[in-house]
Amino acid sequence: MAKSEKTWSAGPLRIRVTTDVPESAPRERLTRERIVDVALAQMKERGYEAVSMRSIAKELGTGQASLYAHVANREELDQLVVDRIAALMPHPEPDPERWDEQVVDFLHDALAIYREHPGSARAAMGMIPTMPGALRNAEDLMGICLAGGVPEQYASWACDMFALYVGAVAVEEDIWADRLRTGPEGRSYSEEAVVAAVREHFAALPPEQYPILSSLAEVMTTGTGEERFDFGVRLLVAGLKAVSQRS
Amino acid sequence: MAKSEKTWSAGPLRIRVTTDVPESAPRERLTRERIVDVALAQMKERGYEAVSMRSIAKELGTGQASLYAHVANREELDQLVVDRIAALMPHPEPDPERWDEQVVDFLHDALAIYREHPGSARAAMGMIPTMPGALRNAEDLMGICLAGGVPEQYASWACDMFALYVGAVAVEEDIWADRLRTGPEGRSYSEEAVVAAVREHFAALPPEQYPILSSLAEVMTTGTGEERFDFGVRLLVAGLKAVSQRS
DNA sequence: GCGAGATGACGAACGGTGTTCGACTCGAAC
DNA sequence: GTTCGAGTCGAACACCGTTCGTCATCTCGC
Repeated sequence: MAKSEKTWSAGPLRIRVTTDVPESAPRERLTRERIVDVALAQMKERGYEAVSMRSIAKELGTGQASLYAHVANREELDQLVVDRIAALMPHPEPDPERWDEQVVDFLHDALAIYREHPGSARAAMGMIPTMPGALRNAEDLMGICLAGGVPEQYASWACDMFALYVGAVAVEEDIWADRLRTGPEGRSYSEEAVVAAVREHFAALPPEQYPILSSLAEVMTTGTGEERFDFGVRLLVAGLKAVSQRS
Repeated sequence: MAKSEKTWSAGPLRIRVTTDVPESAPRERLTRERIVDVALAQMKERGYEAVSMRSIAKELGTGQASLYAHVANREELDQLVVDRIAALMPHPEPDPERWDEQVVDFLHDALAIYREHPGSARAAMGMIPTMPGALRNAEDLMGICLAGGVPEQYASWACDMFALYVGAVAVEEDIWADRLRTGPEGRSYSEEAVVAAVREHFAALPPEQYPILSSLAEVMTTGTGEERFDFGVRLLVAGLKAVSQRS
């Protein structure tokens, strides 16, 4: 049995009573780490929108206010979440011979990690990398580009752009996933169903007003997310090569 | 003087009384257009986050519930806002000789319009173009690329990517603008102050862990938003040329 | 001219959000 | 032993999007 103290005051009086209490909850101490753990788990399970200070506190068996002893606010929590998953990135050794393929792989890895942790992308939006995890990745990506002979200025701007692109793709996929999750009336749509619907919508447009969109409906809705992303990444790398050589 | 009718029922009785009322409020009828007008104005003035169904209703001198007679929900309102500003885009005649410059100009115009209407970019996030305004722009951009000889499949994916990039840049600038607006303790920071702070932060990193970031702090924080965006756009177009010719 | 029905307007409320306040508990140091 | 500060937490505040039921007004058929 453990002891529990209760104190209360009535006017100038202070009364204290000690009672015995069943040794129930070892009551693991709240820490930043545990809070971030729960936030990540909930994002993965129910989507970014479903995560709130309340839901986190509830799962930890505590009150919302307790969280604020460890985390300044929601924004800082988001930063911590992002930094946590940023730390999952690999750290390839720059190889000047195949720097372009290394960049492609790096970006694919980044998207894969975003995908493994749904919701994290939205937390990362508009965030300047200042925490260790994100900084490490920026350093690595810059290293690859510089090793490949990309001029410093171009490498700087391009890395910025790469991060923006991967983030934007991840956010879009995430918003989409949330919408599918909360499909109208229970039974959530499948991804293919949505793509098919968009294709039909394009195909059904009046050809006199939208000759291209209506006739290219098929082409425009072709490709999995993976294929489209790969195209984008290779386009970026090809572009960086082109503008680098030109100078 | 106008007439005002008041009806009420007491049990089975229905009583109606007509009174004269001062012709005060012409009480302009609520319409989608007026709602969108106010939403846009408020976004411009106080940022995306400050706009709510409540704030719109208040400015229109009505209750929140009234808005829902004209707009299904917040998401539809956002769509209408986006469609409104999408209609502001010019419609250039495709010129095969200088299709690349046309794409560059088109994207610059798009960002300029996002900038003129702060907040609109965030409303556009994750939105599949289905309304007239956005469709028109997709059609135009596709037309320019196809006229330039870009293969259909590449043009489709690239246009998608262009829109994503412009949107992402606009959203980032917007989040930033909101943060500056709500600067810590009244006096809002200037943009230069933030850039300088980031530069110092990078420069102050431990060189043994972050040799590149710490030494390139200056280069990485160089360039106005406009210069960086222009670099990105030209990189994209160069990339599209490269992958197109390769096939 | 009058009654009935449709439609728009709207106050109040519901369940959610992030955040703050003040009271409380409790372990460790003096 | 007592004090003190850090951690805990219930309750509340000010928001948010949305819905309900009621009321006002306008239009149409008679």
